[in-house]
Amino acid sequence: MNRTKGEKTRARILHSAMSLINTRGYTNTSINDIIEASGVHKGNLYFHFAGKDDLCLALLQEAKNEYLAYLRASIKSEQPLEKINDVLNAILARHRKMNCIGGCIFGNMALEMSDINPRVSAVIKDVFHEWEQLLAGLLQEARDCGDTDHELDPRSMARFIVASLEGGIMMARVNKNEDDIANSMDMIRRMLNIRQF
Amino acid sequence: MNRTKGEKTRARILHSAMSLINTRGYTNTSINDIIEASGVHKGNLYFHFAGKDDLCLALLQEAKNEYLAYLRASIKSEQPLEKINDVLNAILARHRKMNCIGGCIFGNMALEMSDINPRVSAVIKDVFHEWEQLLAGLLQEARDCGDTDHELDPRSMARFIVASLEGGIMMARVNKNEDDIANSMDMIRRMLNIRQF
DNA sequence: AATAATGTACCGAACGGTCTATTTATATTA
DNA sequence: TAATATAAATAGACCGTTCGGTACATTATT
Repeated sequence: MNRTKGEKTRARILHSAMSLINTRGYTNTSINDIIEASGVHKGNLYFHFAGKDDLCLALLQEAKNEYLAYLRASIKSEQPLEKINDVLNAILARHRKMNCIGGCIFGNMALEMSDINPRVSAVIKDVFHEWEQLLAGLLQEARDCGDTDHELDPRSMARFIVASLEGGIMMARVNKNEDDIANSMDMIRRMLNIRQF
Repeated sequence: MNRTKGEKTRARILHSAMSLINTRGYTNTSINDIIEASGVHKGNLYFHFAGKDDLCLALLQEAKNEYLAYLRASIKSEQPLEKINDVLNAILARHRKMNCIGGCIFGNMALEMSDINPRVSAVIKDVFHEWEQLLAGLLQEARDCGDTDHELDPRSMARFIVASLEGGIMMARVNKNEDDIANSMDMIRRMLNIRQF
């Protein structure tokens, strides 16, 4: 991967931009900030990307692919409820590594862009939808096994899990305390009767 | 209230700024935007506010007071669990009126500013904390009455409710569908055994 | 030789903010 | 109560900086 010199430069720009935008926000991150952080010169950046919006979209696409792959790769158990637990643990680990800085780039961009930039919000919508479907599939499995309450709709519960995780990530970022994420997860486990807390 | 001409102007500026910032975000809203929307001239705005940051802080303080007062005023039932239900209904009604535009200004600002502006994030932290305490008090009441599971910690549950509501509001804004808020509320009611859904 | 990639100077527009003249409201006092 | 002094409030031109973006020459790669 990243064979040519240009591809490496492109990746370097995306990586720097991602890091900056995740903590400072999109509008509050300037092209000059990205240039400085990545060590790339302006003309070079505009050779690889048509503009700031284009860069942002490319960044989100890559983040989306990486994130969903990460979640899927985290599933290692056999039983469906344990699979869900694997996903929760993977998410917590990811944010623990960041020390409550940056939070979730999709949630951040969602609130910054969803009433402004339709192309961006379409990608965000996609990420949340696929994340939700991943969980809904596992919840359906669990229900079929009789591991969860039969009256609990897998799709509704999956929606709720994504929402309360995003909320927990938001609170953790505000309070600078990862316990907010853990608390959401504990409550989700409680609802699903997942022992481990 | 708003006796003098100056106070009216100040309020008008705050109102316009609030509306703009809530939908476009803080950084993406310019002083000129606010001037244009409020019909006030630049020198006039800078007579009432020291700068953009100061305006933002004043705006958040007012939004905080208004929001908490709104939540407290929404409680009309007698039983603690029904009081919680009152609060949920009030929140849903508020967002329904906005047609999924803007979302929650505290959540928005939280994700835009919490790693950048400590003074802003202190106010946000405060709002969420007071909101949480309001719910925690009601949950404690409910527990004392034996209306909820005795093993359910009121503070943890309150934190979880706030987080999952904020997450639901985020999802509703992205998906342009208020069902995401309602779904979070249904799940919360489910956890608390509140009939009405 | 041709194309991919990079370096730098430069641009107009928009940014937050300042300055000062002017108008409007309020308090004082003859 | 009418005139006046004082402060509150408003208008709008102006400023330096930063913004996203462009032009174009130069250097690497194939």
